[in-house]
Amino acid sequence: MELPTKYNPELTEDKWYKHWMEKKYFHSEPDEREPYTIVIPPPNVTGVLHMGHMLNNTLQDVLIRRARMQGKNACWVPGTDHASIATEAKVVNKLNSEGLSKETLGREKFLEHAWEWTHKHGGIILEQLKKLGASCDWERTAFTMSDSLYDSVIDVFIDLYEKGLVYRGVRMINWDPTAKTAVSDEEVVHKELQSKLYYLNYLVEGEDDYITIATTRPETILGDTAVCVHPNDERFLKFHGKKVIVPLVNRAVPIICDEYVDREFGTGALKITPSHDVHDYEIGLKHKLATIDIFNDDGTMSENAELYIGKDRFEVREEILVDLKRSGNLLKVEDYVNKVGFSERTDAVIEPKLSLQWFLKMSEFGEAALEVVEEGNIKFHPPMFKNIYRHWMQNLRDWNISRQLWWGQRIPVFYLPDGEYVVAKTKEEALEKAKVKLEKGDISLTDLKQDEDVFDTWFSSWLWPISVFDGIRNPDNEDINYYYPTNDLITGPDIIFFWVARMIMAGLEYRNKIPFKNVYFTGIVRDKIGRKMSKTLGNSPDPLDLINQYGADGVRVGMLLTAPAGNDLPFDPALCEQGRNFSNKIWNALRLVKGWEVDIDIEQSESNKTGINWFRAKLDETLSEINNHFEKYRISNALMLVYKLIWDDFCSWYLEIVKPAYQKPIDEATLNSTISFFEELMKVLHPFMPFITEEVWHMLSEKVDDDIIVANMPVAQEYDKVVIGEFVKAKDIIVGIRNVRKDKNIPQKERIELQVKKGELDSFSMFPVISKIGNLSDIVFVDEKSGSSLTFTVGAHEFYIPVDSSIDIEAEIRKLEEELSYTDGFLKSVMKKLSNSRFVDNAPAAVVDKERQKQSDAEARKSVIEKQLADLRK
RNA sequence: GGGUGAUUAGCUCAGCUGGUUCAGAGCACCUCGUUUACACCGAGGGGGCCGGGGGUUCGAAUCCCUCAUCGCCCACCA
Repeated sequence: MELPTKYNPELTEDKWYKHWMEKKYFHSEPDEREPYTIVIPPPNVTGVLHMGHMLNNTLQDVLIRRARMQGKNACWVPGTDHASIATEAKVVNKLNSEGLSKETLGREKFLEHAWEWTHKHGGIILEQLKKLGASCDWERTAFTMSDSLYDSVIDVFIDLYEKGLVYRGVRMINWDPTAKTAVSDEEVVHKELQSKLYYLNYLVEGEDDYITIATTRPETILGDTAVCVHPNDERFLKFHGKKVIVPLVNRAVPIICDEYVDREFGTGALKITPSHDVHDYEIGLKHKLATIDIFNDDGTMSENAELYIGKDRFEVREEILVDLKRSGNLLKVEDYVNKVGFSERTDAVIEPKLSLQWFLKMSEFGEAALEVVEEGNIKFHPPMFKNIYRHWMQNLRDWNISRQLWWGQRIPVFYLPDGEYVVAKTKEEALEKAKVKLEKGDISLTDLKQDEDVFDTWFSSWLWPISVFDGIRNPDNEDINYYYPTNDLITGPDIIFFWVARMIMAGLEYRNKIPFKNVYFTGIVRDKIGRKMSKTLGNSPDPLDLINQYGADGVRVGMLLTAPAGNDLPFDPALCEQGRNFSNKIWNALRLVKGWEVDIDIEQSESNKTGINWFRAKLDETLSEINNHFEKYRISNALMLVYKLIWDDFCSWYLEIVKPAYQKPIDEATLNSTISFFEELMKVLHPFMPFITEEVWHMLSEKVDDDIIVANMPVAQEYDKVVIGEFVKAKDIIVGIRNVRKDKNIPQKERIELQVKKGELDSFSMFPVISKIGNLSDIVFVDEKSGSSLTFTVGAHEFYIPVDSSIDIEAEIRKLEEELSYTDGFLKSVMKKLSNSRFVDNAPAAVVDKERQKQSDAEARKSVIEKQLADLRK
């Protein structure tokens, strides 16, 4: 059978993925084995795969496949998030483009469209994950809006309400005028902006005097209900108790005093707009000021503003400046840098706004959720994220969980005609509760009106590790008892508060157990020049294109190679190229081995035996190092070890040792060992590169249908450390031989003789290997160098290679002199240390001994070189 | 403004409790090579006063202080 010279992923990837699915390798049911569970961070249902997902899911797949091969009952639960605000925005856009609107359609119809959209675009991302090789248990695919998960959210809200942990109230919240909904504090991103500070004159009522205030938002003066100064500010003492006239609207508002005001900033006088500023709101409450909400939900001016009604707030900022200037109230304008909150989802400038919303009391959750992380029951990788987590946990603010949207779990609160409300799972239940509440019970279903709002998306995702196993509604079911707590969570640090922290809270509240044992925070995937990859910048490569180009295995390797936990990953397609090249290297090793003919009559050579002994030890050594890396979640280091084990140790050394001469057969024992090494390597690599390893593993030897590569992961055994040390020396000797060949232009084909000076190497086991790789005609032990030969030294040991051609004595001398001066310098530094009595007295004995050993080695080497030099100079 | 992490080869990073894993890895680069698995390859090779400055120590990339630059998180001085 002739194999192509290049590995072609297209011919294998879909084939094996289909095979895995048919064999149900990824499906898990509870059994007597140890479970190993990961729940996927659910991507937005209508999202498409981006590089961040690639990184994230590759890591999860590596962990889950490794656990599966280690004999654990591995279960990776996939699914999607309904992404309330993001999806609703998309559906609204689509409707608008068709000349429809949310309002005209009404809730029912709108939801039909939303579901239609979800069914049409939903789940694409999960199909894309299959291309990557993700070994999710697809039979368990979950969705936050499925009946079961929807119900779980409702149940949890009702429960929290009954525990007194949720409340409804008017608070200053973050309003997104584009999405026309409240958003939580975490959904606001602050950006630094170059803006202006405007100084405005307010006429003092009944006087010919002004108070000047400074503001960045002149349009909000229409909502001013006071001007505030510091009580001790002498400049304003004369105005205490008086009123000022708000420009343009000519409203008289009081001058109040509060120590909140910073006398140094601006003019020392602060305009107060209680409806549109958090601090102003608090001052307003304290001084019992009126509130005037001057904005509509879409950010245009409301009737309350009196002027510019219906115009957008930013348009009004321009206009009002013109008007203020005309009226003589605009004193001056300064450049000013400040931070402005933007909506994470829509990028609209957030409008602080007083609004009636539902809140979850967070203070009840913080302590326990912090403790499990502080005590290490949940470990963060890298641990630095503990600090960030702690800070947030210690400064918890109540969570605004209601959204003025339709796509999501509708809040199960029913309002009675008198404004009272009941919380109930269904309208029918609500009616019963309402009857009790009203005592007489003179009320019917039609009198009840359900809350129009839905829950924050994160109010459903915080239950994810529980709700995917239906552990909210059926807290004692087999799945949840078996799979929960999950093992590892792989996610980005950007959602540590949104999601990670809240899952921990929900886990403790509803299972009384942590939701996962480890959290691995990935880095953020950036482009080559360090920018975050984003759709708007267009700097994100399409993952599927990359897979087509380099193969899924190649892309996985590319993602993993330079992605230590928590570090940003500057993505460069060259990394995928490296992954693809690695695939090809493996493929060609397969071609080599497949091409060998066996002759059962051949004895196994000494060099083969030695090579096999060495590689067995090297493999076990590496396996134990890989374990070590996995324990510390150093996935990229683990991969690098496998990479080097295969490329360098197996291909460059082992295969070269056992490779038979051209068109010569190989002995049976060596072939068997080689195939079994190769198969073992494929298993070790399988979690990282599932497709090619499966393909190669199957081609290496006859497999019956039930043989699967996932059957077991090689376990590190005790290994022979001596043989590993000897091989290192053998490599040095081979490099010495190669250098001589190169210097003297002796082709690799030409066999040469190696003379070894008698002494410490008399029982060295590696000579057969050296002979094979060095293509030596003979190895002879000699007492002295004789005739025309070149010398090289390894450590303090001399080797001679007889050559026909004349030797460039001068060049040899120069080389030796360089070596001598290096050795000499090294020796001097060691001597210096050893002659320092404070070093000898204070340093541990082992360290001093090591230095003495260095000294004697260097002295031996020095004398060898000196002797060679003397010989040459004769 | 408050925290927090970094700064080691051209790039991305290792370097655990101070002393042979002490200056490393991968990629990139340079030279040579079309040798019968692989040019998506092989064999060699160059390259860093471990951000600057102090200190502790017999000994510092590693501990302490300080400065500089960068990053991240939190915080709405209008």
